[in-house]
Amino acid sequence: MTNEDDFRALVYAVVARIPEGKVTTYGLIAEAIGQPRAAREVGRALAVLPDDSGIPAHRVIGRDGKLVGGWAFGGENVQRAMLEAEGVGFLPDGRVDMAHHLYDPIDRPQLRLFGED
DNA sequence: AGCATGACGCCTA
DNA sequence: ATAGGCGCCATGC
Repeated sequence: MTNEDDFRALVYAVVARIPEGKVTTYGLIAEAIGQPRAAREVGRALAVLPDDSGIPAHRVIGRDGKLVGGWAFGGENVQRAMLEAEGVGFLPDGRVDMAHHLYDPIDRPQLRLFGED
C-alpha cells in the first residue's frame, strides 16, 4: 500500500460517482482529490483499470470536451458511442457538450447542503 | 542518477 | 480558433 494506491482509490471513487449521461475531466478529478496538478496521474490511474472494474472511465474526457482515451475503448468513436448511449450530447465539432453534460465532483458537496445526497 | 514517455492542462504566438 | 511549447507528477529504462 503506497500513496499512489491511495491516489488511485480516490480517483476511482470520484469516477464511480459520475452519473450516467454525464462526463467529467481529468483535471477536475485531480482537483477534487486535492491534487489539481496531477491530471496526468488520473489518466494513468484509469489506464491500468480493467474493463470489468465497474468504473465508468469512458465518462472521463479532456478539459476541452475532447475524447482522449479512445485507444482503451477500441477508438474514440467507440467511446463516443458509449457516451451517446448514456445520453451524452456531442457537438458538431466532435466534442462533448460540456455545457449540459459536465459533472463537477467538487460541486457535489454543495448538493448535500440541499439534501440531495 | 539522468533521460524519455504519457488516458493532461495552461500559456503564448 | 488553431498550433506549438512548457510544466506537473509518476513510471520505466
